[in-house]
Amino acid sequence: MTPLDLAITGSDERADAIDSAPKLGRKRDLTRDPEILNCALEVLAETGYEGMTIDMVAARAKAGKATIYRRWPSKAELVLDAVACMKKAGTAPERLPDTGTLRGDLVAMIKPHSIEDGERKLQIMAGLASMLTSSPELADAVNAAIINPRVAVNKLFLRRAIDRGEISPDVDIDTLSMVSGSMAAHRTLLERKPIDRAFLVSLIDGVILPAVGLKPPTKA
Amino acid sequence: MTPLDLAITGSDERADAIDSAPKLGRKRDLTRDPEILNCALEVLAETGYEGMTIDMVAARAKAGKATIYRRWPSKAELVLDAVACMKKAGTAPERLPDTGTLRGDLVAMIKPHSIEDGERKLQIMAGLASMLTSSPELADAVNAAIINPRVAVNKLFLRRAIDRGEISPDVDIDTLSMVSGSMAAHRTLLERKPIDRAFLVSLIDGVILPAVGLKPPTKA
DNA sequence: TATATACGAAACGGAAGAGTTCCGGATATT
DNA sequence: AATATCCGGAACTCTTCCGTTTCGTATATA
Repeated sequence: MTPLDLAITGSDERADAIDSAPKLGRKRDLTRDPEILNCALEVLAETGYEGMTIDMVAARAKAGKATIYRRWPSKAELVLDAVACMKKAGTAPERLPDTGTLRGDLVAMIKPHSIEDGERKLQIMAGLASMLTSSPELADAVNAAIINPRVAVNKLFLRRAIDRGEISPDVDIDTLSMVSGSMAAHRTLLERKPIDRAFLVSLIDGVILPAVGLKPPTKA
Repeated sequence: MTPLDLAITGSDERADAIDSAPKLGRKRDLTRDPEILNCALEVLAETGYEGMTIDMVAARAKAGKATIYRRWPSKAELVLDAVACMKKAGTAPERLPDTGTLRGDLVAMIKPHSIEDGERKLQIMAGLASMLTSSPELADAVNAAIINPRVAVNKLFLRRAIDRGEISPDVDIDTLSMVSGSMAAHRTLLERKPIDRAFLVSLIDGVILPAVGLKPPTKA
């Protein structure tokens, strides 16, 4: 039984009692919450869950350890909240391309910012990997924040390509939409090679497009 | 600087001095080495690198902690040796199928033993994931013992298919040969779903074969 | 102004684990 | 027989880290 298992039973409630009398005294600086969570994600990406210490997070956020424990009851919940909050932060700001072709859409997703953000998330995933088996809650949070958004984009592109008649409706959308994410994870975590444009294009032209029966644009 | 970084400098030398006078006294029981290493792999798969303790390994192997430290100078080297020895143990016993068709070869690789063994190795990989970034030696060992053998098999099947004219020589062998392994890792570590026959067949018929321009055998 | 809470910083207590040492006993050489 | 190394087991030291508490200070209400 991992500490995470115990910690997550309280669903959405925060550490302190909200409904009691929170009238007197200095008010909690709510702007520190996202700062602390972001520092937690940084440390997580650099050292992994086990290597991460609350002192590291506090030092990076220039916060006292007591400030952190006043807001999250344990390291496990801090990490879970940090991962969960990644989701909200990442959903809004990107409008998806709609170029009229599947390849156009896929290639248009290759942006420096997108790559950078993706590698960061993969590092976080690696740091949490050993916990995922024993903590389904954390695994679900990782899925919701990191995996599903990417898969959903690919799935949308494939569905649109079917709708416009560009590809056959028989293609295995569910499997194909996970190819690029899986291969990117493999490349970062095991091969330790960068996710550069050439790699992503070779995925598109060497796997995805051939698999749906499209020719890459003039091989030679 | 992780403990692993320091530990691996001595290349192949074992802990004790071999060239001094190892004449007198009771001889070391060399048959315990593989037993201990195998227990280390089991604990590793169950708890991950950080969660694994030398006492767990010793208890499972019914060995004293001193016996382990007499043979490996640190936890880090024990784990590295355990992963490295997986390679030798796994290479010999499988003769590869040669059915005459790419799909035949790929499907023939789906055997209960192979699946079971694969999931065990994926669990070990998950337990080591957070270390791979900071320890290239360990990452290389994981690649040599777990990843490369599988990739090599797929690459061989694809090359044979090209040689017999079954598929075009233009297909991206290097990328395609890593698809199944990456997707299996993703499925085990993140989706936490079993690697069953249906999943592997959907990989073959939904991704690999279409990507090389072959039709799966009668969709409906 | 008096009170109560938040803040950063640092000290503290307790638990867990890496690595060492010692024990009684077994097995080898000389 | 004497010596030296192995064995499993357990006690031991030392470090690290979680989580708590304390302290001086800042900021809120009454």
